[in-house]
Amino acid sequence: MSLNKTITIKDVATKANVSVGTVSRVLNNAKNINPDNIKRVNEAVKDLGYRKCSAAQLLGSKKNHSKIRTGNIGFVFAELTSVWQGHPHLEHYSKAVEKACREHGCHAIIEWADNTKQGELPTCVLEGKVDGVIVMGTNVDYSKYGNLPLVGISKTSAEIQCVVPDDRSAGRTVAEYLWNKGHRRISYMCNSSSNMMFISRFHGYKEFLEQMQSFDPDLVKMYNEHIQFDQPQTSFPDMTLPLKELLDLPESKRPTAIITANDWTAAGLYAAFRQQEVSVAEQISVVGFDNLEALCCSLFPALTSYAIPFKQVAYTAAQKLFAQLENPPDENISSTELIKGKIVERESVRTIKS
Amino acid sequence: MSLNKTITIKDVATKANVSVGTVSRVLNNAKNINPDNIKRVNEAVKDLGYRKCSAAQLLGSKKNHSKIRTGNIGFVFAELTSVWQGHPHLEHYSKAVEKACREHGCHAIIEWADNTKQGELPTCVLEGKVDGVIVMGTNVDYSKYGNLPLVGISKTSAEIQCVVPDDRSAGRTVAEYLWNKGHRRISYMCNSSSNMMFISRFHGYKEFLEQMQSFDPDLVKMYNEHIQFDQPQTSFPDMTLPLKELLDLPESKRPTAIITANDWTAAGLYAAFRQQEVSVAEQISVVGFDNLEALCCSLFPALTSYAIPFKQVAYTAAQKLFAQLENPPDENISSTELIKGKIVERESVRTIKS
DNA sequence: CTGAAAGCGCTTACAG
DNA sequence: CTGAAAGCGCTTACAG
Repeated sequence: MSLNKTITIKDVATKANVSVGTVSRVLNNAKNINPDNIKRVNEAVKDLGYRKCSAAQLLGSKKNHSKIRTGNIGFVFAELTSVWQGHPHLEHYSKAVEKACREHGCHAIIEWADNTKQGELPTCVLEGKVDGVIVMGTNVDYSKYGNLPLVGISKTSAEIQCVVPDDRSAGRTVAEYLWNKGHRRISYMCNSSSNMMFISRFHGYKEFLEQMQSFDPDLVKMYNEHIQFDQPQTSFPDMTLPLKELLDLPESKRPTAIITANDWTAAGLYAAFRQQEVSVAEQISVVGFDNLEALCCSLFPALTSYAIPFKQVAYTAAQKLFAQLENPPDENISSTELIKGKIVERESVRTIKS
Repeated sequence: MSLNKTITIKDVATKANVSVGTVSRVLNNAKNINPDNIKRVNEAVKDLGYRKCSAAQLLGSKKNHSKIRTGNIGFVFAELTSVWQGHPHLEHYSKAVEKACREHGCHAIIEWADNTKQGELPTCVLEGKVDGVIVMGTNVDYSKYGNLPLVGISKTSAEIQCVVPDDRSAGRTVAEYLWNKGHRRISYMCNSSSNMMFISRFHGYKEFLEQMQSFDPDLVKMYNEHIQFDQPQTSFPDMTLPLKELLDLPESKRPTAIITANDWTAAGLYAAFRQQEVSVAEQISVVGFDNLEALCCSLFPALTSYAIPFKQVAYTAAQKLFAQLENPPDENISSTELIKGKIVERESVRTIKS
């Protein structure tokens, strides 16, 4: 008999012999309702198998300032195509966003750069599928997004809310860590001098060593390898040359520790070490960044690395986005939040006794 | 100036100097519209930064019985909460679905069981966010979904389209593989006799051995450990007892190879072996199912395993769902497609020369 | 080809 | 404590 007709709040009201207003109030747990009505409404809901239509609910509550329309937020990898999907730190990002969404009764739409035309907005935005976005990318033009609620997680900007890893502090922390282990000649190596994160880490490192009056430009090896962002790296960078330059330094200047801009570079360095028959930790200590578990542990000796707080960054970003969506506009001032991580100690650093 | 007021279709209409109806028609690419109006509407949309409210759109189109076109498909883990997120084979599923979506210019909404009330539909369905769903779960009641386009990927049903791994063939293939390596007494071990996949694998195994007139019930060790689906397993099953029963068999009946219902069980078996000082491969060969790369390779000797074709299953399922959405209804007959995987050889199987 | 208008299912002042 | 009613932003017959 069921004509498959949708059961609405009206049907419930009729059956419970109250007005739709009352049903709505019961459904939303309002205060001060006749217990008798509550009971009858709940019974009617059950009998009828009523389920609310959230589209209508959203619409109805539009009168207040909530900007939630779709109940979806977008997580966009603005510069990376989906060939990167599955890379550990990126997974951390998207999982943290999905978690926050679950907690807010929303859904996440993950979008890679695959279908985005040069200079265009991601399609989930163009198609109006999301109420706001979290954008990852170091070169994003945020202004493009107009007044869409937005949080950036890798490029900072004074215009919008950002949550980014504190790379400068990370660089500083690692340098200080090595210093405290007795190292005095600490090198920094980097294979992409145009990478903002790598630069920030370098600045933190430099800052600390300058403070200790131990910064030595000869120990900095930054060169610029062209990194393809539309293709994940499949091989470690070749660090033979920069390593050789360091080893060719006079004994008294040669570093006792090397900080690499990330774990991948460290892995490349390990290979160069093997070639030069230098043993890690014993002869030269190494610390990386990212703390890619599988990579760090597969190296021998296992690589000590600074864990960039990917999850926290994305989770915090999502919280801020929801705040933008749920709070009155004037409560949302643009701001940049820097999130610190921590060093995960493994076996690649030796303590130097003085 | 802008009081941050939401820009609606009405604003666009005013600016473009047409009615809201016309704006709506332009936005939905209706036929027969004055090109001039199209142009003005599009300009107004752009100038105003208008974005449609999909909640309102859904509500508005409620009147007809046509299918809602959100451009999203749902991938629902009907019985698993998000604590399972990140497990390798599940990731394969969702990634393959996302890939198919990208190819169709759509988006995927992944939903875990966290927010689903007992017996209810997933919220992405309740909220009308998706045009169809792919459902994973061995106990799903598909009828609940009404006439929503649907593909099942773990429980088969005559009513709907399904794409599932061919577990029976997998069991058969592994038994045959061992047979061809010279094994004649092949055991099957399983720690959850209520798991449909495990049963199917068993049936395939049994079928082959019966055909070879070598099926021996004493070599089958199936017991039923209660498996919590709301919590991923954190420890391997304890296989000490069933192994002991096998080892206590008279020499002439003792198996030379054991098939375990999955890789986790194999890992538990390895532990039991160590305790009993039996060496894998050398004394007893082992083959698992799932081919969990990290697990198989971390065992010693590395575990040979049947790779369940997770990716293909999910990808094929997504294709079928899109076919349902894009083709006339009568072209979509319910059917079940079984997908075969293959054995990935490592070091846990010895060849027996006769 | 287009406008005016009804209606989708809810929420929420407002007036008792 | 509750009902009547306006309104959320769209879609879609309907009548030109």
